[in-house]
Amino acid sequence: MRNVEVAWVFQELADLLELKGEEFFKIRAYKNASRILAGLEEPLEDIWKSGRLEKIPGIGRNIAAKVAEILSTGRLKKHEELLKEVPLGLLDIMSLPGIGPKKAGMIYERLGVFSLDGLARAAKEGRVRDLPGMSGKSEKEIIRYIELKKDRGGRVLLAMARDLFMELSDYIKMLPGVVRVEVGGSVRRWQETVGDIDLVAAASDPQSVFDAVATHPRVREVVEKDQSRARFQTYWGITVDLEVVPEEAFVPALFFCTGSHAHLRRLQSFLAGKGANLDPASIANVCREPLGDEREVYASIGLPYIPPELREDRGEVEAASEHRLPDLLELGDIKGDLHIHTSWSDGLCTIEQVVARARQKGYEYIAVTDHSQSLKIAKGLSLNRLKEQHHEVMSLNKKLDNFRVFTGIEVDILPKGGLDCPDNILKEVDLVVASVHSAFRQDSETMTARIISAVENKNVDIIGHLTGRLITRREGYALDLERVLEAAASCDTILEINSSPARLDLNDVNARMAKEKGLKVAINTDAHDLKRMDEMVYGVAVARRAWLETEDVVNTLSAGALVKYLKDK
DNA sequence: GCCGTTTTCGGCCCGACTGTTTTCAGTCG
Repeated sequence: MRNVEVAWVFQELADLLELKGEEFFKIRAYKNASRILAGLEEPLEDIWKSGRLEKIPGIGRNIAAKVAEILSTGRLKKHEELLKEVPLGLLDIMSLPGIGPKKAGMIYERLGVFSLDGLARAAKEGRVRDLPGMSGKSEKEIIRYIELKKDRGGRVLLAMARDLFMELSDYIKMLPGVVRVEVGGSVRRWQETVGDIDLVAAASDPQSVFDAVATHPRVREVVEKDQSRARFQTYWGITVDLEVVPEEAFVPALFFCTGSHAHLRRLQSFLAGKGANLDPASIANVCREPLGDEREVYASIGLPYIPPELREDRGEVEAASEHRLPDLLELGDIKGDLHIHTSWSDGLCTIEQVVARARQKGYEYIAVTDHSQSLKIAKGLSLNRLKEQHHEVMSLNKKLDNFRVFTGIEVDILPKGGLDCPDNILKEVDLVVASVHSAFRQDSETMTARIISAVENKNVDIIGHLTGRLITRREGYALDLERVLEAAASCDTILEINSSPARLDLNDVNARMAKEKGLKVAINTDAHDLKRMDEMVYGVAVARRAWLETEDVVNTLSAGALVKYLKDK
């Protein structure tokens, strides 16, 4: 069992207990454990077998025993008992904005409703408004959010899909007769959410590959299967489509499978203009070399290679034909991470641990940006603690060769527009990230003015996760993005591409708009543990999808150049 | 639930906002 799967059990356990009205601290302990387990890099199986579970901070005797139970039996008795008591659908209801455990419980008790469909029906029939604390307005909101959720229809975060695809493709690569495996579709194009995973493999005997995949521990069942394709349902709720082709057909298959449909249509009409066709047979003809790559496909169309991230029909075909495709940023261009949390606030690791990991990654610098004083729940730093932390950073810097830790802060942009830290202190901080963490439901005018006031503050270097969205969970706040971008452009304020897979904020479209307005971005992880420092790759993918080049991204600068840039801007 | 001891139980948890009320419970980060 994977660590993350064990973590899911504890998250669900916590949610179920919340519905039951269990004690706050117990629930928090389970939620904490879930987060800690998901962030562990060493397989839990190894930790368990060597008797070190209880040595993990936050994992005590009880939770360690439960982890052991899950690892040895594949299930947890307490979890299964709760599932018999509390309908699982109530967790979906609880995931709607404005509905927590109390309201979900009341909906179940008073209306007998325990699914989103049932709740939507009840809301439409006007049966929700009579409940305490509810009104016609709440009914409308409920209906709206449920429809929104339906539109998203089972899509999952890219990071989860990538995790699964990598495990499966590593497995398939090892199978006898398999020459090559790649992922196509939206995963290869690094779209922020994924409907299903499309894999292409080159092998001589498709059926034996399908049979082997069917026995993989993540695979629940074979949904359908023919000569060269099979569809699998996984325990993670993601469907996997696997196409197995002969070696010589691999590259064309990957090309068509990668899409997008819109990109392929655009290529088709480009070719039609030249009296040619984009059909698989003619593409196959140009790819005789079995281990060739897609460059040959594009060359045969008369175009330079177009990276998968650009294949969205956003002008890439025209740009390619005019030889003005961007020289896309790459992960290796990133020289540091400018938004990281440590155990000083709500992160899990010390500054030293973060620095060690950053150095392993080949970074030249990081900024330690813990939360500011108002964000109590995240242990936001009082002004004194902030000062203490900055002393620690400065003395650490004296010991470090060829690496720089910037003092920093992620300062809250307060509801009325001020910052949660006095200017005279911000002025002394190397790097200031300003972000919104409260009062999300302000109207667009208020929120826009609020953020612009931070943009205009001379001490603010970067605006963190500008729109505040949480993919598949929460829409961004009401905001006049155009105005914010213009204000940022005139103040030289940097905008963040937050790499956290649930944020990706700015997104590709907004980041491209920022570039067009002459803005610089910083690609940061906002990591709260070492593992999440690896998420930089997702931010870089957003930047690539936004056509960004190294010069657009400030954390591609060397430490010295970055300091100069921040000073001069 | 975990933690840290003063080793056997008390502390951990916070404030703003929202919507529906009219004084506050529930939600959220």
